[in-house]
Amino acid sequence: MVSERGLEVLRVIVQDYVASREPVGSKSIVERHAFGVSAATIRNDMALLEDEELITAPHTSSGRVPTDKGYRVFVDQLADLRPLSPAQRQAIEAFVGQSADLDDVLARTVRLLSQLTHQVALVQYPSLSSSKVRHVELVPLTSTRLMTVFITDTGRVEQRLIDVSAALDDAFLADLRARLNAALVGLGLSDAAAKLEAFPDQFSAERRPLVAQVTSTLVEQVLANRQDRLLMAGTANLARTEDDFSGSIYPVLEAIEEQVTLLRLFGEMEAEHGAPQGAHGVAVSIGQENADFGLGQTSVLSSGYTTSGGSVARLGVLGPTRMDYSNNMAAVRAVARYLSRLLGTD
Amino acid sequence: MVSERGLEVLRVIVQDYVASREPVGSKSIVERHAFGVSAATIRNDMALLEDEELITAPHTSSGRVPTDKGYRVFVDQLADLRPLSPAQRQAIEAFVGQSADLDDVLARTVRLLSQLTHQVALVQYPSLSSSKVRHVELVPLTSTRLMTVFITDTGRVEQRLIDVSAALDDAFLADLRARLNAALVGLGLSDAAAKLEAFPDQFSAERRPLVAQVTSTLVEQVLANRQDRLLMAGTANLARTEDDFSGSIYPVLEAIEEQVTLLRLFGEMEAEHGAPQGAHGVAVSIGQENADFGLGQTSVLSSGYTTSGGSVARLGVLGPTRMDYSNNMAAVRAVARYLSRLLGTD
DNA sequence: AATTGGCAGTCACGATCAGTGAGTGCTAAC
DNA sequence: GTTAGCACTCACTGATCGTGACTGCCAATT
Repeated sequence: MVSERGLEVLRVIVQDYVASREPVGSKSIVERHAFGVSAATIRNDMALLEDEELITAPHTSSGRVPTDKGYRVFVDQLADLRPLSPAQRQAIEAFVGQSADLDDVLARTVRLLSQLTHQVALVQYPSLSSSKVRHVELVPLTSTRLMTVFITDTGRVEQRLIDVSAALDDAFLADLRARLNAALVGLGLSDAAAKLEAFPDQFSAERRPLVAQVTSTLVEQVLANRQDRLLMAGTANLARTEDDFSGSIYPVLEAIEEQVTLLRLFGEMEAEHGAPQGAHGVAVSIGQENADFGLGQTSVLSSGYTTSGGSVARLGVLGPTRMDYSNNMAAVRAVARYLSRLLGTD
Repeated sequence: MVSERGLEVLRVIVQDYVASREPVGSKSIVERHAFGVSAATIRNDMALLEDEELITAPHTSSGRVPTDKGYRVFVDQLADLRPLSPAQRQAIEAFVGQSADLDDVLARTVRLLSQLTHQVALVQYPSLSSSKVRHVELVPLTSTRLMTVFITDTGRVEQRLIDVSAALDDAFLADLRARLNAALVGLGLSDAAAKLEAFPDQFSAERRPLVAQVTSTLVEQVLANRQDRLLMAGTANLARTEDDFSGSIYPVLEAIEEQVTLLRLFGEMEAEHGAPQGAHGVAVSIGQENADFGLGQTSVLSSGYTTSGGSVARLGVLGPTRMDYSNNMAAVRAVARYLSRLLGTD
């Protein structure tokens, strides 16, 4: 059983190791922290911690380093959410955007988060599900190529290109556009999709294939989920913290370029760690817990944010397990809240 | 003066060095290539090449390595555009997209290029200048927040968020939307911008501030240049080729995350090297030629591509100076041509 | 029972050093 | 212009050896 003081020792080991990047020994602990006991006593506590596999020794005679399990205990029980520094607060405030589109807001958010944490930052696009159809537009690009644009009342805009088999005819297109808008505008998304299924039936057999092509594309757009996109910034920070990765950073860079992987990871974090860390709303996934994703040497912090459309998406940071959890959790939480406010109904 | 054979020696030095990553010596040259002369003769040629600063020796007694100047001569005079391998051709063909929007096409293109070259790939968004207004849409998100959507007949879609001071009124919005479309649809972009300037005058003094807010946003959108965005893929390849960078790859990763920098670099390449390398349409910028951009240890290859809108944008790759120019130039050219065909009027 | 001082033992790390080998530059001969 | 030969340079490797920062354990102390 690890004593009260033992946990305190774990805390300072994590803190010092994160700060110095060097294994921390019993002597340096008593020097730097006022425990009021001798190094030998600390050594006894450390032996306990090692039995519990919360810390480990890189080699027989050297300081100790936290294990993944140790970080986990630190995050769950010991980390105080260090309040952001005034400079950090200011960075968030200064970020207040002029009017700009969603793409810009998210792009700036991801950069902000990366600067606050000095890690790789991730922001998932929100999906707006409870929205209604606002407008449908058909744009002929060439004689056989058509662009469809689909706009919802929550501001989602989807565009698609179609190569049509038959040549396009302007008058017919105008008619089709009018009929589509008449039929769809104001409908909820699932209703709109249902209505589109039967839509081609009202046309002559001759026109029907073309119309069917358009409507099936529109169905895709209606149901399309922008949530499968995410933004990333600060990959350079991985190189900066290169020494924290045993081999090369190549596999890590490779893994994070696979957006699907990260989206799955976000999904799992929502499911698994959503509630436990829910106290402050930041989920943490550490080291080997991410092994399935090729990210066994990294930790990921994430938090949900909401938009006026009522949708929930995630944002977070990714970095070496040896990272400043206190600061980064606070930053992720602050940015998520800020973004919720910015995109929310206020 | 460097002899004919001297240049041939330079060629094999570049080729062997790129392949082996090791300084190449006179002996290994005569072993691997049928020059029909002895190593001593090659050594004489190499001494000449060194006088011309085309190659250099990492240390007194070791093989030679090409200088930036040497790569330049290689690219300008010696590189044959090695035809793509069947597998590479196939990768491009397999890439033929189903109907999908511009974002998807470019995202897939950038990944393709990165896989073909094993380098960082870059694709600049096209700007569509000779297009006409197709449709304007106003979407109220909350009582004081409005989204404007702007669509051209070439398929560009721009969206912006505005916080309006006065509360929004649906009937008025519908009227405003109708009037805007009536006034603008069919106009060229500069004409539309001009017309928007005077547009608020037709409204009552009470309404005018709100309308002015909307029109000024629309003017921005009309003139907005999507060319200031670019996509990137394959940053992991930098880590893979890490040894080719003297220090860390951190400054390189940092530089390429600054999109503005890369866009300026693309701009300069268009201006300076467009014509000279124009023979095959691929501009090459080597090592110290990029020092201004913090990319003194990297080379950048780029080529323009065109869209049906008549606009020209660039795509290319970035990697260590020690890269396979022959293959990469061919890949950049092939992908640029392919993309032009895909987005062009055919 | 918890804490402490002391001491032997471990082991990474850095410095030093000699041997090795790839590769050059030069010169004299062809 | 080309070649063979030879002396010379210099990075790299591996071995050896201190050094120092630790721990682990034990017996003494509170």
